[in-house]
Amino acid sequence: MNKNYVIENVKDFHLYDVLECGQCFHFQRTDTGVSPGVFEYDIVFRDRILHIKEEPDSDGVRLIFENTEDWEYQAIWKSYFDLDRDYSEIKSRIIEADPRLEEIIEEHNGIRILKQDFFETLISFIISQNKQIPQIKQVVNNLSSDLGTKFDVTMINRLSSEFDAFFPTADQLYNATEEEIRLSKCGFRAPYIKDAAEKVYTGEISEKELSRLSTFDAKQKLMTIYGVGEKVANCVLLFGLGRTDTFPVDVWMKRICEYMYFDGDTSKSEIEAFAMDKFGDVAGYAQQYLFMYGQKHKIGT
DNA sequence: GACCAGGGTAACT
DNA sequence: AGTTACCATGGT
Repeated sequence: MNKNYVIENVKDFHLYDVLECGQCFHFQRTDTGVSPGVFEYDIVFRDRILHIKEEPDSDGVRLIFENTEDWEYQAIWKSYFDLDRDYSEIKSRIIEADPRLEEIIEEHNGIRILKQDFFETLISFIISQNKQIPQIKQVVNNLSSDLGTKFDVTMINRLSSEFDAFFPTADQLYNATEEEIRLSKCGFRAPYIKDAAEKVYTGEISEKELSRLSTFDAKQKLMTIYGVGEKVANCVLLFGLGRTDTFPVDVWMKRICEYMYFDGDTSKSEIEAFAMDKFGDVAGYAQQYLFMYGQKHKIGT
């Protein structure tokens, strides 16, 4: 018990960048912020809660996976945090495509594209439409607390009363009424959530089948869900299925790409096609560095 | 109150 | 094929 799994001198990794860049929503920061370079988070993934701590190290950061056995890190968290991938190579390829990205990457050089749970990613990004990140987190928490399986709250640092449950399974969401779903304050997205839960519950949409399809075909399949369009499908492909040859274009990406690459108003589809051609299979990574940069500096607002 | 938010749909040209 | 009103909800 209380065995920690520790990795020293991790490069190209910063918990703040990884978690606060708008790719995932079911976590809470628990450190006080008073110790320089120290960050702590509780993260909920499938049926597990991870307490993770980051400290400065001599060359990179030290990651402490609290109460985690070796097998659990190897089987679960290594792929979740994309820790097997060489991000220095990814960064080089992005900078090769556009040297101006070097400074942008440097501002949030600890970003990792997480490999999240497929169903949670699908529902979370359906919720994300026309909402700000703090509100998305709120609705995800509400949905979990109302309809998901509760976890033992003595296991966590209880900062928020809503942070007390795993994300609902497709089964749990399918068996909920629209009124129960609306309690989460998801608003007009409730029928979208119902349709997504039904299609996953019945197997009409399955992670296994999507994994076999090309990125283009998988996107078309995802868009058969009521309430899933280009942007949400791209986010599910990128953050839930590991397809890095995608370039989700939201209002922020539209603004920053118009600022960097176009003269005036440009459609999202044109921006997406341009970026796919420019960045290829590292487009998803490039998108995330650009997104965080655009938000931080409020480009185009 | 008007306007906007990690958009999508339906109903228009 | 390309626009536009509307969709709940919360924040500025």
